[in-house]
Amino acid sequence: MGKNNMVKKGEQTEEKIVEAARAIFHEKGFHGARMQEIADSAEINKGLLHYYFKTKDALFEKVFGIAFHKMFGIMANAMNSDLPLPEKLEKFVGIYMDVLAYNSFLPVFVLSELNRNPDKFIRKIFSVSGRPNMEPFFNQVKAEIAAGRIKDVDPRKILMNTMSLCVFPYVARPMFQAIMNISNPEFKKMMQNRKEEVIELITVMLKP
Amino acid sequence: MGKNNMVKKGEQTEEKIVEAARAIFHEKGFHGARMQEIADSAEINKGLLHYYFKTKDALFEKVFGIAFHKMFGIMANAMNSDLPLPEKLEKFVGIYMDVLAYNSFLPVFVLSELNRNPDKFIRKIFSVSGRPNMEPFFNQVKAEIAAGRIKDVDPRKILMNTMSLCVFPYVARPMFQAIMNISNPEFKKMMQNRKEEVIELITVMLKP
DNA sequence: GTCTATATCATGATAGAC
DNA sequence: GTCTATCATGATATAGAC
Repeated sequence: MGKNNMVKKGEQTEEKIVEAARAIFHEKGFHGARMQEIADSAEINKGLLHYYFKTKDALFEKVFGIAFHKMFGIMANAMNSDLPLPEKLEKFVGIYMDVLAYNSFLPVFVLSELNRNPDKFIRKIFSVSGRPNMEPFFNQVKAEIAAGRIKDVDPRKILMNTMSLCVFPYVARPMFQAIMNISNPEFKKMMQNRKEEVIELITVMLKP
Repeated sequence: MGKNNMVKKGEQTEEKIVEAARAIFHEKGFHGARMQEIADSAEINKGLLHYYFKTKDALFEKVFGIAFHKMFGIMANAMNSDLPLPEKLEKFVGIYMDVLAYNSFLPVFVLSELNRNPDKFIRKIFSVSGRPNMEPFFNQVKAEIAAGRIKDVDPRKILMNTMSLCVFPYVARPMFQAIMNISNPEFKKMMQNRKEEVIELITVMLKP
């Protein structure tokens, strides 16, 4: 009980730290984030913060790992199912748009950190268990093309276009809102219908 | 001549500084960049660097201003011409893809810094002279819709989709290369044909 | 304009009491 | 586990000689 309480307290504290760190790293990136700010936001002091995570790097790794999994675990999940192609793409777009709706900062964070250190990322993506393996998807597309059911398009470009249409509006959100004078609620409304619109676009793109 | 030489030397030095700063800020962002590194890269010392740009912020503003102009001046340029809609979109995509090909880091830089400080950006975009005004374009689209020449699509979404397809592959370049195992030359080759592919996609999207 | 040396300050990290 | 106090470093910025 004494021990149990302590463990529980410790877990709670660690959760608070990770959540505070997530928010701040996502918003400001690795170099922009301050350990002091994370400690304040988690309502503890720097000493304790370093007790849980010895270095800023360690804490960052924790946060980035979670974000990485959110971004690529999903992809693997949708892509490695054995749904027929149209349903698979629909599922992919659906899950992605849902995650993005609740994690606005996620893509900018992952993509800019990834840009800051591409080599590390490549190592990571090849070591992680849930690595998105695109071959099954690519083969499926080729089979559909061979059967004449879709247009002859490079499968890599299908993935590229689909992701662009899903993710970019979030990456460039402040830009779009500024140049087109869109309020926050209005933006959210635009994104609600987007799921269907993207699927329709992809469908048109693949029509033979 | 003494004076002329000095002025010229000064200009050369400033150019070297700005170019070095551009490369480093683009790659590492504001907080990731170090004044020491910029000085080294420009082959001068920190003292002289601060002689030309009193603060890191001032230097950053210079660099960001140029990037901003590259990214949005173009947009304004293409959008405020009085070409008919299909040609206008073609021009827009064409110019954009060319700029991106030679400025790979540009969009991640602008977008992530913009995300770091959206308010400042909004102020900037409303004050800068070359501000991209989208109204003429939007009106043009509405006219085309009214005339039944294109499908009834929200003009803001046309812009959003077009930009997504152009810019996102560069923003997510390391990701795409990693998950699809694409080499640098291969990526560049993929991007070469992309201009036409994007235009075709937009065309299909607008077909009544 | 250019350099060296230095001031100043903020930040990540540690030590040690409770 | 949690806190306070402190260290050590590294980064921006300035002063002043040439």
